[in-house]
Amino acid sequence: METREFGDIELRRVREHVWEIPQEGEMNAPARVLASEALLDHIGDDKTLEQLRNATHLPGIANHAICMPDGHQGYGFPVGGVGATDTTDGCISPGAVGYDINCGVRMMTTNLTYEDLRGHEEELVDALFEAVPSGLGGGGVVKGDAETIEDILARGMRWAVDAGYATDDDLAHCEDEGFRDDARPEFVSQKAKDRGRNQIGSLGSGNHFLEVQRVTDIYRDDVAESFGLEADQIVVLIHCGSRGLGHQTCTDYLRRIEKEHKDLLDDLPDKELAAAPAGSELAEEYYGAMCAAINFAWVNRQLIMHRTREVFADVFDRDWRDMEMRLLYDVAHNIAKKEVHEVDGEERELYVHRKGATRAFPAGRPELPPAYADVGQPVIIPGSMGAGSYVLRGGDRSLDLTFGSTAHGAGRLMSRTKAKQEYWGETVRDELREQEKIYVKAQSGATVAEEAPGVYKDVDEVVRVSDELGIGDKVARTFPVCNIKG
DNA sequence: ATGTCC
Repeated sequence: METREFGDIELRRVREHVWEIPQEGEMNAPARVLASEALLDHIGDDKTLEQLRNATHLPGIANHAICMPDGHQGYGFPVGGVGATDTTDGCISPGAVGYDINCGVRMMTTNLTYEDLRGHEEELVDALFEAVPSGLGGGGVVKGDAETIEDILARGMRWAVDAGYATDDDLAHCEDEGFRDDARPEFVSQKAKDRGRNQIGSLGSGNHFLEVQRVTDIYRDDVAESFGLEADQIVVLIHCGSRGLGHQTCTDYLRRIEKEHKDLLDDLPDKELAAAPAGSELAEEYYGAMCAAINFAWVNRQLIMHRTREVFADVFDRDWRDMEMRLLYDVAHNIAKKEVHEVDGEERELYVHRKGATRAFPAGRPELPPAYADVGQPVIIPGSMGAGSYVLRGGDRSLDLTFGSTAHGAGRLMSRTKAKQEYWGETVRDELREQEKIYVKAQSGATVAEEAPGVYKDVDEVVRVSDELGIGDKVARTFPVCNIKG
């Protein structure tokens, strides 16, 4: 049997791109890593595998704890991790959702071509930077009073439709239709709401960005046609999350777990993996609060998309509807959701934790909107600002292998600290413009250095593994044109 | 990721 050693962890090769940490000791399940040999070299460098093994200690974990091809070390649970736990005798773990609840990405298509845009790059990047609030701290597209924030938390994108920021068509092209009915705003703290109020419609910082891109490659013609994608087309990618509101919500519940469920916490190998027992009051309250934060993040991305439509209308002097600026899909990267999956031949309801992982349901799952019911859902995988991104569709093997999930990005290669030693923001920006015709505008040069293309793994390799495993199939590739960030 | 410390 082929094996690879990483410290005290031995990975056994199951088949191409599938590696297993066998169940032993206090583990409640085996763990699996989905990666090529090349990607394993990166994964082995940090605490990713230790955190993945720790995740198998969660009560009620089904099948395996799974690490996606882009996985890397996170808080308690790997970024790129999927863990499904029983909703009756299992648990729910804020650490396995992540601090940035419903960090996610959406793609908007247009009928513009790269030719239409050439010569307008500078004007467009400046106008987008001006119109879309970004960076750390407050300032959003709308200023929310106490009532508004409650409404957004309870109703998600339905609020945005009523307020004139979204169309019914936008709703129909969003995971969960942009709305979690299980949201319970009363379980989101006042402090979290106060932080969120000034950030409704704001990009934030770090790896969050808005990017205008052009489609460069089509891999599956029929699926691309269903998605409305073609070569040379201009599309817009928006990547952001729930800002201070989600972060505060995660913090609040981690603290409460320490106080109210110390016994379960003491049984886990890492305090950061904190979980509340299924059925407990705290599990119900966290789930309700997390769903509310999820709704907030969807509104956040919707308002940024609304502003983007206005900017395009201004720059190209055309109505955004004439430019057919339609939401392709909005996918969540950091969530837990009650879903029914087959485990050992039995249908069970599970909390599927996807932390830095994307839902990738194939054709036929009842959750899919009518537009994608026969083709599988769009999966959007952003690469770095110098590499571009991919559109995939949920693969037929995803339900068997990953509870219907795939990767969410390229995955970092080095820390932010190391990145700032290696790169200088202005140099990165100038080189991208001169060598690649990519126009970058950011609040902070440090952020550009931290997000330099060289700090990311090869997104092509991540997507190749997803495609070859059959969990997410390649549909199209894009390349950056304009990028704004915090 | 994040008013990068209550």
